[in-house]
Amino acid sequence: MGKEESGITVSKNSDFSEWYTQVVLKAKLADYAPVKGLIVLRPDGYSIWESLRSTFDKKFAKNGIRNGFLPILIPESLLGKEEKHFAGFNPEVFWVTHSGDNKIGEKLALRPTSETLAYTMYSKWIQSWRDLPLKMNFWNTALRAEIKATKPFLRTSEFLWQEGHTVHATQEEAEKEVMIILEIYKKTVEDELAIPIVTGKKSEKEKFVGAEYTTTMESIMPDGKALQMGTSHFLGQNFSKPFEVKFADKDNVEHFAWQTSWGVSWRLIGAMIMTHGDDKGLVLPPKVAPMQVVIVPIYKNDEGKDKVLPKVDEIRKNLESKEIRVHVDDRNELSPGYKFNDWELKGVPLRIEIGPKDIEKQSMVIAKRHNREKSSLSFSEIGKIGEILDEIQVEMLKKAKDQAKDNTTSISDYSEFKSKIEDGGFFCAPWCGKLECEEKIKEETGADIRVIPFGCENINKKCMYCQEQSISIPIFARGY
RNA sequence: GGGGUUGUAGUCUAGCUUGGUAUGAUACUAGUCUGGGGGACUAGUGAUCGCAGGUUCAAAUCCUGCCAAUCCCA
Repeated sequence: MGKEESGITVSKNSDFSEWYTQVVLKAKLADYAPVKGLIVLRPDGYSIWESLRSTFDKKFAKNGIRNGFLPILIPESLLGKEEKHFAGFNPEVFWVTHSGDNKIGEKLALRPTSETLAYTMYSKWIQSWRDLPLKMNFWNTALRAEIKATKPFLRTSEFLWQEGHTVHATQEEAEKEVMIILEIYKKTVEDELAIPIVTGKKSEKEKFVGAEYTTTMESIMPDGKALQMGTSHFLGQNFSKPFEVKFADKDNVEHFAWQTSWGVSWRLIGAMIMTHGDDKGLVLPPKVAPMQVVIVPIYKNDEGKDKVLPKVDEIRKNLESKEIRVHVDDRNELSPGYKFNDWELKGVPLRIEIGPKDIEKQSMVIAKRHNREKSSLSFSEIGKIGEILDEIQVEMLKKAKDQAKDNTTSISDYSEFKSKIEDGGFFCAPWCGKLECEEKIKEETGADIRVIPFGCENINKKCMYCQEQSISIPIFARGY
């Protein structure tokens, strides 16, 4: 493959969509499966997911949440038990109707989400207030048929995610749980993926079907479109009633329980690619990078090789002893220049170059991926590599925050909004709270209410659309 | 939901109008020289042309259906 084909051939600025697809495929994160809308994760892509998973698991565990496993098939009668919920999902449900050539009695759904199944089980497990709270999480996949637009990680018919389902004795406790989870989400996404997010509530129109309300975290992507990064729902008693999730309280009176559900998916990986990548390819935040440091040894002949390799090996061992994920690219058949480009395409945060000149000077060249700066570091300063990785992580978040800020505008004039939305971005605009205005705005501009940020409720201004008194200042944007 | 475009070795691509089993590059394999930003030379390997039918003596090419990718509008 020549330079033209092996690298990214379009710029992020001029053809974002094509750029994104090329990064996913060429950085070998994922590839298309033979069925429409399905992708296969390759080791580098899956490794990022594993890293997120392990971070979330630790935080969930600290909050008293334990993992379980749910099967993938849900009988139609169960899925349909909560009507609104069912109506919301039905169009995109895959149904299993046969075993071999035989038609099976009751259609089985490939889970679009597991509320109905989980709560059927919960109703068996919960009898007393002593069984509460019940807090479980499930790492699995969900299936929702995507007929038209599909995009790796962002819109696929099957996606990896976690779904958490908790049950509480009181409304207050359940609502508190919703917020605890949202905070865990926010912190993890900002700390690990270096993506800034806005948290708040969804509008009635955009909330999870079956929920009392939905809290969400949203991010703005470099192309100006919003991406929903995760949601945490307060379900009230909407499911506990049809599924009879009941408990006897201390006074021996039976109550319906209060519930929450929440999830993040591999969309987060898509968001990371879009937020940080550049024209050279992927840029990985050090915390989730499968490989944090790559060492490229440089030598001309066996004599040089004998000088360079022992030092490279020493550096590698030193870094490994500090739990830094390091790889030595000792492929003999490739030139250093090729390797530089190759690792940049794959987004490795830090590259170390060590050649004969470096051995003489007792130093090495280090190249940071996120800003493509090169500098030299003496061998004796090897201990600084860990700090440098931490700095990179911080700088990446800062840059993304600046970008998000630049893309966020306060606005109150509708005609101005209509013209500005064409270029994308987050727009904070007063809204009266009526569905009608929300729908008109969507119809006329393609933008919807992504999130009503916390702290933006009860603000007395004039609705951008109808001029009546506003009840909040939501963020409007076109979304993925 | 409506409309358009595309599909030929791992990758990109010529050939398609006017039917005769396929062009080139790159990658890959072996070797020699190389090596600090996508290296050179030599010799090789690799495609029944997305899939299934149809027309024809003959289909990558014409026709029909399907599958997949992608873009635009709602």
